Amino acid sequence: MARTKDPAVRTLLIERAAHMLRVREPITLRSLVAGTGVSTMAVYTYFDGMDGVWKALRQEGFTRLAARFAELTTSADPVRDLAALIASYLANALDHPDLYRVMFDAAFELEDLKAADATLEHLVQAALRAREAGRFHPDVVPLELAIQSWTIGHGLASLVANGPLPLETLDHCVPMLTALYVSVGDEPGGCRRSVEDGWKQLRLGQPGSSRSTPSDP
Amino acid sequence: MARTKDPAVRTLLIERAAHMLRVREPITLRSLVAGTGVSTMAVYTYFDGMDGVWKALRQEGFTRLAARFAELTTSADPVRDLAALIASYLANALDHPDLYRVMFDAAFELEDLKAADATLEHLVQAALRAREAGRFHPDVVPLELAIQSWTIGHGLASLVANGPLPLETLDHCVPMLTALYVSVGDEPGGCRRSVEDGWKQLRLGQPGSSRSTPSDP
DNA sequence: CCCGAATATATAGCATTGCAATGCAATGTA
DNA sequence: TACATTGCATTGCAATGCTATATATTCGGG
Repeated sequence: MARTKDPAVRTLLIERAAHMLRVREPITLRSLVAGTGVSTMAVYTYFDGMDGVWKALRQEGFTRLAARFAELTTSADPVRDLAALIASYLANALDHPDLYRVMFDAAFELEDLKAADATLEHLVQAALRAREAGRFHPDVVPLELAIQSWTIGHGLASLVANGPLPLETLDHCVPMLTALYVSVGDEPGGCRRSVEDGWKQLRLGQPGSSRSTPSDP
Repeated sequence: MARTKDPAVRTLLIERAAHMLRVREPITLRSLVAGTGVSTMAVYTYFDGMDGVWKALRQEGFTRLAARFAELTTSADPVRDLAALIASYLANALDHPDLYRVMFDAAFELEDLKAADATLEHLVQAALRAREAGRFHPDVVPLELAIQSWTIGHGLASLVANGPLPLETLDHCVPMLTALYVSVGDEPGGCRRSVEDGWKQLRLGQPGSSRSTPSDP
């Protein structure tokens, strides 16, 4: 028995914030709502303050990453798929470096943990398939291998996207992943081919879907 | 022919800022100088604004890391030393998580690049010694191996110190480094022993030297 | 059909932030 | 000793995030 919130306002503001992040405009309470017609109070109704906006932006970042993962097709070569996932991870981070920074530069809360777990799950499943395909030792723990793959991807993404290392450093991904997967049982020659094959999925420069989810209303 | 700057003021402010970072007090222009007797203008004379304070804090972070590296003794086992360097890197990041975040959450400038290169050089030298000791293939590029080691260390540090992964994840460092060094020629059994040996250098909980350098006056 | 309550929204204002401007004080040099 | 140069304290300003209050709007029940 009252006025209802318009979800379009929320998505509008998130998309605008993501855009401002992309063009490197400072995101302030007033600059965010400027031109949208909505008042500053909308930020409090829909996000409970600017902190909520940043939290929503973090979610948006994980959402876009998930969308990128979803575009990948699983092949008969699970090691290739694993490398392709990391390649996608890096491509996403480098296409949206500012958004990537927002995703990791604040203390993780429960909501972010869930989002991170969801993306990690993709890696876990790929590792599991690789183990069941006989590429890895039977006693390999998929979660551990997923975490290690993530560590390599995130380390590279962080040092290249907003850090000191140049773009070419990304190529180090191939030998590192190969070394990792060989160490858990994969045959060196075939592993190298698989990783290089998956690495070809690295496609920079396509911003990716700009869609945002209303999510937690 | 004028009044001279007192370097003690600069050091005092940096140490105070590092302390506030440590106890998680918000660092503002006024809160930084509060209680020190100096006025807000001192921040402009010594740091040219708050941005300069953050830049100095980043330098302080690299300085402390360098101090930690300097405490390490090089042994007859260069692979062990390499692992020990990464262990020190992680210990430093986890003992000063907020400072570590400051070091990497801003766009790198030339000054930071130099500091980062200086710490990377430690890894390069260790990799070089390992190659010359015959542990790695003769055509291994020390810089590349150093970068890859750094990537693993930074990835873990970032995901554990201010990220979603729990502290136990640090143990993944041993298999990852072992896999990396085996992939460039080291013998698996001995490599594992060397890495585990160097990993024992991981000593968390000791804040490390609180000294700060006047540095670039 | 309409009225009331609940909720969104608009406006104004507040404390705090980083920073610039100005005037004063201190100090090294001639 | 006189002066020029620089550090330093004070004041003030624009911008920030947020809150308080008043207004407008919409949904539910009679």
